Amino acid sequence: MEIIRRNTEYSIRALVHLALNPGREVTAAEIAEAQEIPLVYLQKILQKLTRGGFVGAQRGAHGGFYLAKDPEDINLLEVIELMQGKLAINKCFLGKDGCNRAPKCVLKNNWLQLEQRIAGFLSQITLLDLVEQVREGGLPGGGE
Amino acid sequence: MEIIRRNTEYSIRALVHLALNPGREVTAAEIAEAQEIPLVYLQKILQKLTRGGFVGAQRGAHGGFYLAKDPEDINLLEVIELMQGKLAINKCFLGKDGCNRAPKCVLKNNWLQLEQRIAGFLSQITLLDLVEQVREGGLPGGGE
DNA sequence: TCAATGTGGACTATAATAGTCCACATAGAG
DNA sequence: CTCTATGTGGACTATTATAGTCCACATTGA
Repeated sequence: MEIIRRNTEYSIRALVHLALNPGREVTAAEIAEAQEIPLVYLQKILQKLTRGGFVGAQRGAHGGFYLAKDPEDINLLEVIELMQGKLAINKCFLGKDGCNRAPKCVLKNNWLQLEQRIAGFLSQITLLDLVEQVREGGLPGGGE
Repeated sequence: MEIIRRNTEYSIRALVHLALNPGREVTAAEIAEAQEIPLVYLQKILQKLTRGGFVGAQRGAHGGFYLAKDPEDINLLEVIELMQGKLAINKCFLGKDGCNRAPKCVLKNNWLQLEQRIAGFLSQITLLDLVEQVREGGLPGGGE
C-alpha cells in the first residue's frame, strides 16, 4: 500500500531544486541529473507543474524553469493533488461507482476523518520547510 | 489517489457482517448477497481473512465463516495491512528501490510522521466501533 | 538561420488490482 | 457410503494505473 507515487516524489525533488536555485532559469536536464530522474519523464512532470502554476517556463536557448510562487506558498498537499489527483481514502470520495450504500455507510465517516487528518498534515508542510530541512543537512538537494 | 482498495472495503464489510451474526456459521454466499460483493471474489477475500486469523472457516454442508476474534480485538489497521500490505507512504518505506538518497532524504522524516499518524488513527478503530455505528443506523450491515 | 530549449500528444511497458475458473478437500445428511 | 453443500488453492484473464519513451513542433537567443 503506497500513498505517494514516484511521480510526486520526483515533483517535490524538482521543486526543491528550483527553490534552492532562485533567480535563474534551470533546465530540465540539470534537474534530471541532480535529482536522478529520467529526463524525458521529468519533462512531463515539469509540464504538469507548469500548468498547475507552481513553476514558470521559458523556452528557447538559455530557457528553463523557475519557481512561480514563493516556497512558503507551496504546500505538499497541493503538489500531491496536482500530481496524483484529489486525496481520497477510497472511491466513495471520488464520486465514482455511485456507491448506493453511501447514505448510510458507517465507514464513510471514519474515512472522512482520516482524510481530513492527512490533508491537514500535508497542507502544513511547505516547500520552504523542506528547503530549510535540506539546508540543515539533508538531500534532495540532490548532488548539492 | 486512493488509499483503501475495494478489496479492503469488501473485507471490512464481510467482517462487520460476521460480527452482526455471531454464534453461527455464515456462508460466503450469504455475505456476498447481503454485502453486494461478487461471490467468487469474496471467497478469495475470506480465504485471506482466514489465513490472517480474523475469521474461522468450517467446510462441508452447513459450513461457513465466523469471527475468530472478538470485535474489539480487530482494528482497521491490521485488516488493511493484511489485505493490501504494510502501510507505507512510499517505496522508501518498503525497502524497495534501495533508494540511495535515503540516508539524507528530508522527505523521509515528513513521510514517517504522516505514516505514524495514519497508523495511529486506523489502529484505534475496532470492528466493535463499526458494529456500534451500524447499530446506530448505518449500513454495512448491508441488507439488514 | 541554427541550436538549445520547452510543449503536446501518441505510444509502449510494467505492475497492481479486480475478477474468474476449475479441480479438489471436507463434512454432514440420508 | 454416497451425495451435496460448502470451503481451498492455484492458475488464469481483464482492466486500470503508473512509469516511461518517442517524435514532430514551437519558441527564443545568438
